[in-house]
Amino acid sequence: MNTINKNSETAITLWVKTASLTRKMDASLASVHGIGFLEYIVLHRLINAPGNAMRRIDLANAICRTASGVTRMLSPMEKIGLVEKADNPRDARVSRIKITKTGEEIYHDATNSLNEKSNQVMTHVSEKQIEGIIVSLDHMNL
Amino acid sequence: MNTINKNSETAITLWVKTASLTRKMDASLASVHGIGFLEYIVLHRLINAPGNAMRRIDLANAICRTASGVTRMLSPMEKIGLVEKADNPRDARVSRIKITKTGEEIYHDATNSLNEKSNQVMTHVSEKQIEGIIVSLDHMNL
DNA sequence: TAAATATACTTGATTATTCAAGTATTAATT
DNA sequence: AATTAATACTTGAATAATCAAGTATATTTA
Repeated sequence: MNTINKNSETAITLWVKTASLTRKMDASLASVHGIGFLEYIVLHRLINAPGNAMRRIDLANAICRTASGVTRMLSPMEKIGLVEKADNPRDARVSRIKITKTGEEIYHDATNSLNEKSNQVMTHVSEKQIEGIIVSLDHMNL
Repeated sequence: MNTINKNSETAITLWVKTASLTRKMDASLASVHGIGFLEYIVLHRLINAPGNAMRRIDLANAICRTASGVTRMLSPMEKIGLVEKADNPRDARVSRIKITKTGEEIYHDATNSLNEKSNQVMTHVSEKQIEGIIVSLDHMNL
């Protein structure tokens, strides 16, 4: 009769806590800025990318979604003017996506809310512990 | 111009890494045992609950899903015989759910796969680090 | 004790995401 | 150069999850 080990229990804890964290962030961002946490992450990646633009496939990998998922989630974001198509890819298969001026504004406003919320969530977590989480996650084979 | 802080960056890292972890676990469990990571977590909660049964609402809270979400995810699990209705709740609003004998078998087999996979993922993470993750997550206001 | 409020759950409609298949293009192989 | 294989992306069909509304029951309040 196999019993669950410490690493598996850790995986479960990570899953549940992150789900809870995501809900908090979603609520915090959606009410005021009209975007979810994942959409925020997309804007964050774009704004930190060279030329504020990325290939859709690279974005997909960065946010752990499929190419299809990216196509589908970007379409409404494009419609409300947060992102737009970027041009001149040498490779005609590629269509790059770019954050717009509006997207940047929303991003900066949302950053404020997110910072507040994450400070609130992590009030009782020390800087050393935060550093520890980052390092440990980085050591995982993911 | 607001810039993202360390805690928000940590939240993003947690989100992305956990998404990646979940994909690995899903793949590992689905191919062999026909269940996803979340379904495994449900079985895990049930098997560790008194009488191997829980109220649906408590299950919802435990896995960070809505009551509706639990109804919907339990229905196919019931159909394939992993869980079943438990009876005698004093409160007629409540319908408790219980893991079946079949569910227990699948759970124990799946535990084996999960343990292997999580060991593989966390080979380069020390016990101290694992402990650190658990403690830090526990200190968060979630 | 009657009425108002809260809780547990389900369901219809909607949104999000995936997979499999298809298109277009590029790169590798022969 | 022609064929084969690989890559980037989109789309139809299916699955998962949410929200809002509804039902039934229990609890609180007046």
